[in-house]
Amino acid sequence: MHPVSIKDIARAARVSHSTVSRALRGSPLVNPKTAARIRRMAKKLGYLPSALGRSLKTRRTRTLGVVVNTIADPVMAELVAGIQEVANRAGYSILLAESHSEPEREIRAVRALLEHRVDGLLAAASRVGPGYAGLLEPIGVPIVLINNQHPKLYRHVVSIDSLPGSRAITEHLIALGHRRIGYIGDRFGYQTDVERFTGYLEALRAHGIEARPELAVKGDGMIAGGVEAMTALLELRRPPTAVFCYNDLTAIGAMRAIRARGWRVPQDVSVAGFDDLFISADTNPPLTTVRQPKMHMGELAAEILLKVLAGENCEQEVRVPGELVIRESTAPPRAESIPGDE
Amino acid sequence: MHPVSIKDIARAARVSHSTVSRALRGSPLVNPKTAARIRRMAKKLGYLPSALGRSLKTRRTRTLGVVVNTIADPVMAELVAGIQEVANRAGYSILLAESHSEPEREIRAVRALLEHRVDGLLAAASRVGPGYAGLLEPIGVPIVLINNQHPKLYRHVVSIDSLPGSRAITEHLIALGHRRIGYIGDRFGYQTDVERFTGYLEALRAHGIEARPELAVKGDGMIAGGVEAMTALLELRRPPTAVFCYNDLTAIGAMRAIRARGWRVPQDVSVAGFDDLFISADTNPPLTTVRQPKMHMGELAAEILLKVLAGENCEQEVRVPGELVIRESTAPPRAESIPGDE
DNA sequence: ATGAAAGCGCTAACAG
DNA sequence: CTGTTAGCGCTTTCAT
Repeated sequence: MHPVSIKDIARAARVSHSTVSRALRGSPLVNPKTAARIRRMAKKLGYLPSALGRSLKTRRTRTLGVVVNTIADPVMAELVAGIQEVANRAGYSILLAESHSEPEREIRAVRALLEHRVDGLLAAASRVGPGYAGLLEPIGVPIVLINNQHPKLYRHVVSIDSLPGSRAITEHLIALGHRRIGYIGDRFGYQTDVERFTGYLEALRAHGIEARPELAVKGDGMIAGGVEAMTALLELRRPPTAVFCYNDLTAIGAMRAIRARGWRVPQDVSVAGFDDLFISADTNPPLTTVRQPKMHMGELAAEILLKVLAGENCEQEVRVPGELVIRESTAPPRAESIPGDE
Repeated sequence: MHPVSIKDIARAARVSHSTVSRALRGSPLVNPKTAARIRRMAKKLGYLPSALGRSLKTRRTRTLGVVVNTIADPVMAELVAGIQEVANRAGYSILLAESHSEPEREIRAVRALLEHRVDGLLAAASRVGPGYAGLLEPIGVPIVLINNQHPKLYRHVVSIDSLPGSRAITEHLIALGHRRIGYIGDRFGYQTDVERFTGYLEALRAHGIEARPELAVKGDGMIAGGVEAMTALLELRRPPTAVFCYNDLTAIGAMRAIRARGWRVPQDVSVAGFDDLFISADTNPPLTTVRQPKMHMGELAAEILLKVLAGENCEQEVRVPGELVIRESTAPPRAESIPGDE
């Protein structure tokens, strides 16, 4: 009932287990005929090498740990798809863990991954910051962060350069004639949120528009949070004529809230997002957003990690650009909403 | 530079490594004072137990293998989120593998998981069918399948009961007055596709509507395939006035194709899907579909697997019901398109 | 309450 | 070309 080991094969093939080990790994040191016999025996017995035994000896598991917020977030899913792609090609398997945006759960997850002796770690949208150091140091496991909160603390980081995109999309709203522009952020204080908010502020300032604190509210990066935050904005005495949202999910929630109020997008309120999900061209209306090359970023991060594992020196920090995608959720404000700025 | 082991702790605490092992696992056999000293030492040295060493001895890795088509598919992502949830609570980690709908890639993936000696396997939308048996038998690893192609071949299966939902949604279209109803399936021959097509056919027959072969075409379960298949349907001399799609992604593609042709949904063509993605209420127009409780199915499957691992006997086959969700992508056909049936 | 020793499956150094 | 031996980190039996 136990899986067959090289010893079982050795017994059946009447050789020593080291010969079996050599034969199965294609060592030239073993007689072709015995090697063939051993391989035949292995197949017949349904042998599958144990990664445990091997890893214990070689001190490498050919396993990568991946920590995401939640895999149900389509951004994370695409990131992971990219990671899988390059990891698999290189013969690595993926241990997946979720943090649910809770630092202490993230630490637990990382601890579990380290106990499994992953060769390296990828962490997306991590909130742990310096907390990793103490864990990772003693084991010496390399980590590549994706869109991390504390890019400066780690050697290898892949992140979207949110600033230009956020500025561009806010300027797009300004160019359409909007002056009361809201921002719906994320309540977890991710680096990406900070950057996007900064881009928004910079664009306003560059065009001499005063940033009104009451127009900057927080969601949770998901649809529900977008609904909630937008609902609050709509209850303002003078709601914004346009909102830029931390991400597309938030924007989708915002559009729901606007419709629930009986208003239309973009006629009554323009909505812009960030990410460009696989679905963002098919929302109602199609969403103006900034494209983040999610799958590519996953691939990039995995490639960097593999290089580090191979002992190569490599890029310390890669920033990928976003791309403004203008669709139909943004339009000029209604005439009557333009004049009054107070 | 190597991670610290119980031997290192033993040396530092001046006891034997077996005492360390006992102390760290909370054995009552060890003097409380030494135990405390050992634990202090372990923490100070940054000790993290090696799952490799432990698993080699205990023959359990506390690891579950999960095989999905692709994690970028939102249905799979939700399934995995559900699996993670219950697996984590029970102290299990997840090894994730993708098959990309290629049986031989799926086999490779499963082999890798087995080499890592996962305690159990979950496979969603598998195309391998009997192929697993030969691999799994010798190792004796239990497997729970989700929406599998060959439910009869395996002991533990969780699947959506597509038949009633498909019949109901087709009847909904018929009740609206449609007679020329198309079906856009999936080209991989999944069990779910077969069932949904069957439900469609049954509903037609129950209402005395002839099933026209030219109205049943195949996509690929993704948006691109839906676009392609719908485009073909629209080029028919007499296109369908409604289509039922294998899944929501396909339906979204179909709606794109219809709009690209300059037609409107649902006025010119009604579109129905299956799954109810997190996004399906926000498409343009909101999609009529059958809700599949994806996260719940993942949880269910993981719970069954854990029970099997605990040696409990349990459900052999769980079918969960879908739920018809009527939104705005379906409406009566235009008057002029009703009369002629040929 | 503690230590010594064996063994899980594998690789590799060493000896023939 | 092949076998013997040791050891990776851990748990566990058996002595003490």
